Amino acid sequence: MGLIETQVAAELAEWPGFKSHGLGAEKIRENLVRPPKDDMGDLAFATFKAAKEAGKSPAQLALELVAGRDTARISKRLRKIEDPDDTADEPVAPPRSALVVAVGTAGPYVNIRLNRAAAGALLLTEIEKQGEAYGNSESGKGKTLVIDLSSPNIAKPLAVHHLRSTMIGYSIKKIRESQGWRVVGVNHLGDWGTGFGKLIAGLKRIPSVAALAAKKAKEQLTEGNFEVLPEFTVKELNAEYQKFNEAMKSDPELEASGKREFALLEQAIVAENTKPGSAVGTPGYENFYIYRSAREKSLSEFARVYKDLGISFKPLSIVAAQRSKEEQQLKSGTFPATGVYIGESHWAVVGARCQPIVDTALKTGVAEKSDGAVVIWVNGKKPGKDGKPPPPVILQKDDGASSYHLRDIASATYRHEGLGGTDLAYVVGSEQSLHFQQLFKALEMLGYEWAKNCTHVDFGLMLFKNDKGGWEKTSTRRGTAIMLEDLLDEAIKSVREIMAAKNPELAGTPDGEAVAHAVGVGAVVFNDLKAGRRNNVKFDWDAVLDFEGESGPYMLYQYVRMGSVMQAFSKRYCEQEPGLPDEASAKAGAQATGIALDDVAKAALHGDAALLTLDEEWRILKLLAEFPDAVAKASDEYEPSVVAQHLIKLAGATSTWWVATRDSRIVGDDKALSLARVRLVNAIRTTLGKGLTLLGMSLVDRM
RNA sequence: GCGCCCGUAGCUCAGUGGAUAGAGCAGCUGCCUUCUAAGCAGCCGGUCGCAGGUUCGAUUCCUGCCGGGCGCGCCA
Repeated sequence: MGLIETQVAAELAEWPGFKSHGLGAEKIRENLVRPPKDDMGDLAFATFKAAKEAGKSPAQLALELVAGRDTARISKRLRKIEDPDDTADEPVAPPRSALVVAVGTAGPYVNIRLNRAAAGALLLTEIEKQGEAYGNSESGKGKTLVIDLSSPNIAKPLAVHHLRSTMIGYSIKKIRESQGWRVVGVNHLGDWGTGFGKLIAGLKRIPSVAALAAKKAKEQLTEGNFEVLPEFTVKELNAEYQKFNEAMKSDPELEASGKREFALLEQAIVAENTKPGSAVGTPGYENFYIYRSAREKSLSEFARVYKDLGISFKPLSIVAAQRSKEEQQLKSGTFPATGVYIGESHWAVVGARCQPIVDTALKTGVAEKSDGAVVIWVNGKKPGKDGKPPPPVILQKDDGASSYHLRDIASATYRHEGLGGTDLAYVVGSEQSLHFQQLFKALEMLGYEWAKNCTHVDFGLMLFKNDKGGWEKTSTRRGTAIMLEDLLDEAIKSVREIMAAKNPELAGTPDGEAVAHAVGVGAVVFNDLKAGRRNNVKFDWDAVLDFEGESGPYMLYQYVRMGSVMQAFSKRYCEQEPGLPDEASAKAGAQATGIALDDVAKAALHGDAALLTLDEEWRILKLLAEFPDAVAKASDEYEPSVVAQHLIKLAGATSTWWVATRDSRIVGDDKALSLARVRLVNAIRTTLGKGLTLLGMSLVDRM
């Protein structure tokens, strides 16, 4: 309630009681709390701290603050303190003021009741002025957050657990942007490592693939001709990889072949990068073809799922000139996608950043050789009780290859220097917390002062019910992993079925399909974001597909209801009343899906907030007022669930109000009252819509 | 063994250094001639893991224990 609290504090500071105790507006604001029950008051001043400074009992101070000039009443009340049974505090008449209308004490609290009409008008005007910008702030102005999100591995399908990093990251991006931050999304694709050597070795065991790759490798790779794996889906690529791993167990030679194939791949890429065409015809170039094909295949499958979620990524070019153009787009916010793919391979291949980091670290003594590898002892070398020192960060393996730590360091310096990140965030599962703790420590030891602005935005695991009824991690091998795409499809299908029963006119139409998509995806997304990110997610089909209660569809349902009310208002009043825009009625016909709502919103500006006298309406107004605080908190804590939880309260209060007005209707016979209520409806719709958008959900006008 | 995260209603989760700890789901009872019942109201349900400490006040902060999860040098 930022807006209102500030004014209340200013008003209270003028009260004789507060003045004589030297309590200024700022101090008052700091100690304003929200009473646990609505009937206790709207706000309360907690006297504990002030009482300590004044050397008085909190309850006594509370009475003195409230007393005004009525000393006789004070002494009467002080006597009541002596007799705890007598708790009947009567309100004391306050000085006249705009917002504060009634004050009473309850022990150490000065409970404040607000002038609902004045507070309501103040707030509604603010929301109307801000519109979709309601909840925004400028607190991040001039700062840039580079956020690592989604980051799947190529040649593996997107499974449900990828939803977490993707949507938590996307929502944080939107929330931070609303607070004035410039945010660059980076999809740190897992597209490098010996695992891909194994994949290549495995695929080469298939004669047709080997033959096609050999043939292709004789010509220069161009955009159109890299396809050597046309018949493979990503799922099948992954199956080949699994098969190879299985075979490796009984044949150590296979493991060595994987390493060899990876080394060949690396050579070819580096050669190609140095001098295009120089690797053509080499065995490594065959690997490059296979690798490239698998990568493209993966990206196109990812794009399909990302599109369902309403997001997109584009790769960062490996061509320097093109790349710097893209970097400018990223910096200015004109990059034509949610984020940029900068895979790990980028740092192994393009990154001239890696080797200098190692060299400098060795020269300055930050790093040293250990067992042939270059390491940084980020947590010291002293052995613990187990006789082993805490694990160091490995920059370079004993065979000279870069480690993922080194590539992350290179990538981090790029995010700071190349992308202008003042702050870096990594939306990655909590199982990697040691890695990030080490990474940040290493950055600090390497002398990057911005290391303190790096945050691991960790989140809990996705767990699945096993045969014994317990919860365990997903396993692709055991087939317990659920494909993200399947989950979304299943949710959309369920929505379709429900819609056929509840809204048969809409179901099956093209509009209905779009709605089913938005509601189904929204259900999955909201389900993922509503709880604190650190909780493990116990994946349960029944819970995900339950569209009642605290669910995405419920949120959208309340949003849709608000639109329906505005439509109803348009039909009933706009077309008859000369004072209201009558073109609204024409647009608000049966087809309308929000087009006319802007006009209704304009009409609603004339509503009189003083007519919103119901407790249900007041509760909604207070929740609307608190919305910006929730967004700010969510931003500070990298915690979208703070927004989601607030929306749950707002949607619930809205639904309660809807039913409470069942008899008179929100749009009823009383035109002035209807108009006032539609004004509130419009504010709810604005706020709810804004919040859901911040969570990365799409809005619908019917469902 | 060490490190990080977690422990709140039968289940899934909110919550806060302060007033009588809240939702949803599940179970039971009611409520649709009306702007969508994907809804609303009510009942039932709690030793806030345990024990100390700090504080005027602790579910919240600190310490120790118990229970669960994850991780712990050349995979990423």
